[in-house]
Amino acid sequence: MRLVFMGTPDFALATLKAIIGAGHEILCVYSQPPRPAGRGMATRPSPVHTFAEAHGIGVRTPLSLKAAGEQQRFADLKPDAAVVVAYGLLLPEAVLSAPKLGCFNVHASLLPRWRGAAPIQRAIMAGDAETGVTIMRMEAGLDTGPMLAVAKVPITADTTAATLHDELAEVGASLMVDVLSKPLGSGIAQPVDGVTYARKIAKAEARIDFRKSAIEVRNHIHGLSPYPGAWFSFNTQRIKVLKARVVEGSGVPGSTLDDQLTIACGVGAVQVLELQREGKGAMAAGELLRGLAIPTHTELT
RNA sequence: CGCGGGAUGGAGCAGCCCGGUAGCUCGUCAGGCUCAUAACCUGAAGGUCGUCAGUUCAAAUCUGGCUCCCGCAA
Repeated sequence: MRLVFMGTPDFALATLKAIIGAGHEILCVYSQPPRPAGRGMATRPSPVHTFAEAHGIGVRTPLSLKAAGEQQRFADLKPDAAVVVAYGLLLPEAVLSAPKLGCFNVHASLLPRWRGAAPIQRAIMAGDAETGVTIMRMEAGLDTGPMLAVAKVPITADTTAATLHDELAEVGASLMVDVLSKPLGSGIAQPVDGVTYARKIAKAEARIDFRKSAIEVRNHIHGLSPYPGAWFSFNTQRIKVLKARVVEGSGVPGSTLDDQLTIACGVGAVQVLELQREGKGAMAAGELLRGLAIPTHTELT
């Protein structure tokens, strides 16, 4: 098919690669414009932008699709369909209705649960036992379109946002290829019950609150790992926790129960398995403790 | 020119401000003890202190350039 692809971050890249691999013709790629980001604040193109350019695909990075001219340029591509994955711009009605067969979206949750910006993190942070990806036909509303396909993925005690992100990106990519290989139906309407919204992750919520239960603390840590990273402070430095497990134990929330970074929570305790401190790379907790002792009864906040 | 931290035997850290024999906790290897062990004891190997230049009698340490890694902020 003749497709337009719209996406921005790494998560979208898997789907772009998959539809190219499936032999579809990519007429044009839309992505968020390069912005100052990262260390040094240099402007840099998005992962999708970089990839598309390297593969000789035309890239457009409009700030908005509201202008009639921009909408006309889109329509002039005369695509059969548009594939949209984490693009970051709302598509106006004129864009949604331009492709002959419609616009199709990969969303990283089991809709209607976790509509919105951060479904992967929110599913883990909420302690969901499973999540997945949904392919939907796009409408004007926020992730409200009828569903064409769903794939479920379990969330375990070892699942972090990083592992789930990669897994869902792959599952979503192959599911989209699968959907495009068959006649495109109108889809099944989303249930009216069970709607939740995955609001963006705010930095202020990254700090660990050890007064919560051990399971909640672990979910919080895993949901934010590795970015932006749940953290506590020790000796005025910020230590990010990338991985932890729930263990037996109790004590004053936030205090260490041994010298192996077992930390008491409101209910139970967690042991830090993997961490990262300022200016250093990620490492196993045991490695850091060889060089930097954190004794029993240390108060961590 | 957004702000800042870091690079030291295989791993994690100290030493740097106040230049002068490179240290700690582990790991590895050998031997010992033990019914046995990730335990304990003894010993050993292993480092151009990221890189290039400068200052100096002397540089891990002071000065400047470069490479790579990371935190904040976006």
